[in-house]
Amino acid sequence: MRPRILNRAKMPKDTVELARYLIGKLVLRSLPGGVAGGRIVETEAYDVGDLAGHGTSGKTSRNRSLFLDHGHAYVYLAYGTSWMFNVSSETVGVGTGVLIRAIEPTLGIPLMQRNRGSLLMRDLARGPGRLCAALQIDRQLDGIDLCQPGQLWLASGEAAAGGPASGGPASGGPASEIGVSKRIGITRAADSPLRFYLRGSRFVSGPQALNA
DNA sequence: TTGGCGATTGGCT
DNA sequence: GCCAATCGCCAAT
Repeated sequence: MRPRILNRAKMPKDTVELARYLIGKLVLRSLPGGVAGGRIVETEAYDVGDLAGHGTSGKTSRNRSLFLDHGHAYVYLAYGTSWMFNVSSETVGVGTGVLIRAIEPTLGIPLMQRNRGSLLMRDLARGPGRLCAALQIDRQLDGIDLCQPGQLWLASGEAAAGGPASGGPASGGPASEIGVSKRIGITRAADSPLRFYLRGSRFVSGPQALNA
């Protein structure tokens, strides 16, 4: 099955629903050297009223993309070193989104290896900053429509020829194989169960205790 | 205008 | 496991 771009009308607006929905979907990036990307294996929801959410205290020049209709990219720099890629959620004017924390690389692997300066499959896109480095996601892509063909978009279906990629026991598993935990690396609202991951995937980030 | 701090990562102990 | 790197937001001066 060829990758099929996600339809905004069929994509959940609700932040938590979207975070679950995106597990197993594809992130695809068009680069001069070809198309790279893979299957989303880990997300975090930053919901309405969320004390850890960037949009919760109002729209600013940094976070304005979070206030776009669901399915747009919000990209920002964390710690001065790592880019973070989010999918906006809810309707226009609501500053919420879903952080994409890890993908299982399936397409354009040599490209991603070059971008990361590493050959290790497991480390190519495990963690939000690594993911962005692998796919060359930075401020240039902030605000773009992810439901439209272009430089970066979301899709469903198998990413590469040859069937399901090897991601561990749960690779290609059903929705019931989505695990839930608290979010990683935040101090406010630190205990809310808003992180979702593909159970059993070796491409998921975070400590083992959160990936049971 | 300044200073504290963050949705991280990689290198070193 | 600890910590520096490195940048820009944002609240306080």
